[in-house]
Amino acid sequence: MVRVRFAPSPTGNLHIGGGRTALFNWLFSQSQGGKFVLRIEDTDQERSKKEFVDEILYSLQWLGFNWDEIYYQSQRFARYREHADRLLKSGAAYIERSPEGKEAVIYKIPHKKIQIKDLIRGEIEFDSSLIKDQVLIKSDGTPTYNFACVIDDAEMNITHIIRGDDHISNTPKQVLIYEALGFIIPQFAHLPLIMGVDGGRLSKRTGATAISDYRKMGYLSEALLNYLLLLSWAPGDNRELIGIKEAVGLFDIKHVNKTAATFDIKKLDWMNNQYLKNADPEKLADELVPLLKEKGYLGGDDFDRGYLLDLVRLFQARLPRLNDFVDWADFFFLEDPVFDPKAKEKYLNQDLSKEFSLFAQRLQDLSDFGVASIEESFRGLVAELGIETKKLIHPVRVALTGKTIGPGLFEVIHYLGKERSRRRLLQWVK
RNA sequence: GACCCUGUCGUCUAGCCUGGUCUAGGACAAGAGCUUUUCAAGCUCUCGACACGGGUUCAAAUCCCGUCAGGGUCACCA
Repeated sequence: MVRVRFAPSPTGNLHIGGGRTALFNWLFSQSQGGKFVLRIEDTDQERSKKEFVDEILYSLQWLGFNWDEIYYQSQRFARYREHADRLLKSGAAYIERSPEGKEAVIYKIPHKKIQIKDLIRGEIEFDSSLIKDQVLIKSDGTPTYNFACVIDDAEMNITHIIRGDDHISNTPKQVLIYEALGFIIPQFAHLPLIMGVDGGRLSKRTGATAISDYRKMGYLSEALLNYLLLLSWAPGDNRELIGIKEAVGLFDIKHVNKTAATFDIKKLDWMNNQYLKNADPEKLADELVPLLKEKGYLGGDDFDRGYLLDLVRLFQARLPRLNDFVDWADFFFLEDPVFDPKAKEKYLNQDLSKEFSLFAQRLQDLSDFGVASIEESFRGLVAELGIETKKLIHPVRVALTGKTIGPGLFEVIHYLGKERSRRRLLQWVK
């Protein structure tokens, strides 16, 4: 039975790299019919915070990863101590006293060649004579990472350790500890790192790093997952849009790339739009409601959900991020549109009293306020006035929405309604 | 510095294992155009890469060696 684990340290939010590691662990476990174990590595009691644990669990769930088991290292200190004592007894480890009289347990590194078989990178060889003795139990009684990690992976029967590249050099130290403790050594697979646009590690300086930041910006979890999936893995047939369920069937850890990948938000934006286009408006509306309430665009719970759904349908295909809806569609919620200064200057800096009042009158006279009849009356008007369609269409759009961009004008008018459309037009009539 | 990992368009990648079908394919971005009521989408086209050097071979992006470059690790952090 395949058992993998994702082992975040709650000293910060779940970041992009962690999300990707979780993704590959989860994918592997699902594709193998195995178990996905979550282990919170909270041995550093100074830096570990409950709020980060909550944030990590929430982000993991948002991404859709359900764990089969969860453990906290802070609850297992006694286990680490027991194994340290075993090592002390066998002579594999020794005690070191600090000047203050505190005791730490140190592992004596035996000198030898260590070979590890990495599922992604193949054989890697290390010379342990280059590694200095390792602290197992710190003088405050807590275990070090390399020690707790080995004991947990062994006791939790982890069969495959899938983690970031940055752990390659920890691997020989851990292998030695496995051997000293008489544990079975699991399989290793080291994933390439995700880099920022500057070539270095993904950092806050080069963009958002937390999974939750992307959620808050309006990225769909499906899109983020798909994007992360394609960072260092490809199905091989040039397809890019791959849902997580399909990925489970296609995934093969041996086909994961070895090269570090740069996180490119432009492609993420494109992918997000692809998912947004095909997303269920009901689902999008659910996510939008809190944002619209926060902005004051939606009052209580008595808003017209059907109307909101119509607006979502109007915008979803043209949004890079879901949250853009709040700004792009603001004119449907505000008393008066917020005018883009440039748009106003370009299209409304002229006297359109005649055209606007005539159009307002036509709208007034419409008994059927459907999109088609609105368009018909508009086109009839410009024909009679003998002007180009676009000469009037742009000013009208700016007058109604405050913007030069947006959905088709006749749909905008339809959903704005007769009264609001007329009022906004008439404001420009002298 | 030592050790380890990696090197295909600006970016993500296919191809590499099992040399020839690769004058290197796709996607994002960029540029041009079509459509048109703007934006987005869609469609068409353009730009653009095998890090370098040597070797093996009839033949190398693919195998070998070296160089260079980038990254990672060297904590009583994880």
